[in-house]
Amino acid sequence: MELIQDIKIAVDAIVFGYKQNELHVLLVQQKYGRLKDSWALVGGFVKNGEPLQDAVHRELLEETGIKVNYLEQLYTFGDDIDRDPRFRVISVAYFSLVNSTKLQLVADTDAAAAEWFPINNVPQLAYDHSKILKLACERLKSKLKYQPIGFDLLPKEFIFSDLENLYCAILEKEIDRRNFRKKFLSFGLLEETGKTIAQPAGRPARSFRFNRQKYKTLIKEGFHFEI
Amino acid sequence: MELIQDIKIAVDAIVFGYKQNELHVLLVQQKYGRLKDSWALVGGFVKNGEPLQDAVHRELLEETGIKVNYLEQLYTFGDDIDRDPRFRVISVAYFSLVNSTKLQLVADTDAAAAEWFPINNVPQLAYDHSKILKLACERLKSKLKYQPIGFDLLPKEFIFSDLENLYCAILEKEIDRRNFRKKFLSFGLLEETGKTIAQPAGRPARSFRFNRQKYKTLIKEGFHFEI
DNA sequence: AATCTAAGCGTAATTATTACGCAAAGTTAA
DNA sequence: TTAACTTTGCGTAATAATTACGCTTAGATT
Repeated sequence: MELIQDIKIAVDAIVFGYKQNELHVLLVQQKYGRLKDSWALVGGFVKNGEPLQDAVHRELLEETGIKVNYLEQLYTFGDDIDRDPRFRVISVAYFSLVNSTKLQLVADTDAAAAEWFPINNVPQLAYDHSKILKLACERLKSKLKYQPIGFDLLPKEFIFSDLENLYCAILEKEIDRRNFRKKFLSFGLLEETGKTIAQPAGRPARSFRFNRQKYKTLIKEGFHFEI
Repeated sequence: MELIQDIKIAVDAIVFGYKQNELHVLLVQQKYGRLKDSWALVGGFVKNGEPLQDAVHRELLEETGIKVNYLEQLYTFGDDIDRDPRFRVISVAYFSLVNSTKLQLVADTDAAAAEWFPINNVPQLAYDHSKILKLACERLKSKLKYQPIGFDLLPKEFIFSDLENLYCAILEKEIDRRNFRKKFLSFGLLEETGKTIAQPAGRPARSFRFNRQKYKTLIKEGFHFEI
């Protein structure tokens, strides 16, 4: 290398949650800097001896106080030299899912105020975060079809109509209730809790649990989840 | 950030080719440094004002002289702090496909000697490059099923038995020749060149071209490729 | 001319998906 | 108390997709 490399490396997290029958994304409001008050993804610089994943978990904890169910690397944004107006920053974006009914957001921390936004009503975002969010939405949509990640957005015990609504909301299409149920049950990955949940109207619904252990076993045997 | 960030950023490229009915990967032999003589993926440090993609293309050109048909980001390796014995390096790995019958490797350059290795006969690799290669193989295998990327490994004009062998080799399973042909033709993405290719034995085979333009059009109409 | 080999086409059997009718189990209103 | 209403839960027929595999064709070889 002729010149000393002068590139900073950061991580950003797209956190998806599901409440009120809608997909939500977690954003934080910038408190300092040139982009003060504007909303952005959770994120920050990586420390010298810190693995990337640890950096994401640390930022999530510091800025929002949450622990995610599911975390995977999404994409590394490093082609646009000027994505950060201060200096060159390459960002490794992560994609995560939480059961938003369970968690409590921290009211207010040093760096930021965190808030859930319905995915169809997101404010303008700082940096290139809109682009990152868009990619994350596409990934969620395609991944939901071939991996059982929907459960990471729901409570441990759930009813079929909630699972179905989640799939409808994210895939943005109508699903036949009866075929959906039949297909899911045919995998043998759901177990009844024995409990029923009273509905506002109509027959009470049985609640189910996702058997993650069984899923892992099936995977080893060559099973392929596909909805 | 309390301390000045001191992390270097590099790119690595996994280059796949297909010859002698086998999947191959392109490797370079280290000429200097502690890992002299050992084989590694093509790669190097990113320059200050250089987009990541440009860095990959530059390294490929410098170290091997090739131009790839297909390039996409694979994964960013930054959890293992000591993956490079010298200092902390985060590597953004790219995944690429070339038609290896077309290209000429540069005989020898300043930095390295490049060579094709059959995927089932790869030498020990430097750094964590075996891990990277493994991930790339998995990605290739899954991607081949739902995107028409096999054509990037073949000459522009090809015959069905070559396409079929490529799928068999990468997916590591037997495919019924007749059903494979039927399915592919049903997409309407292949056009006959009008030429036939004499075989060592048996009936001569018709050659085909992949209609990339048509594929793009179909995609916009919601078409989903799946083999 | 008979034999061999791989390409190319077709068809039946099986499996998966989709559409949708209807009973069951509750609540609410008359 | 019962009729009306709503959503869950199960089943079945129609349609579509996949798989298995036989047979003809077009060349080279013996």
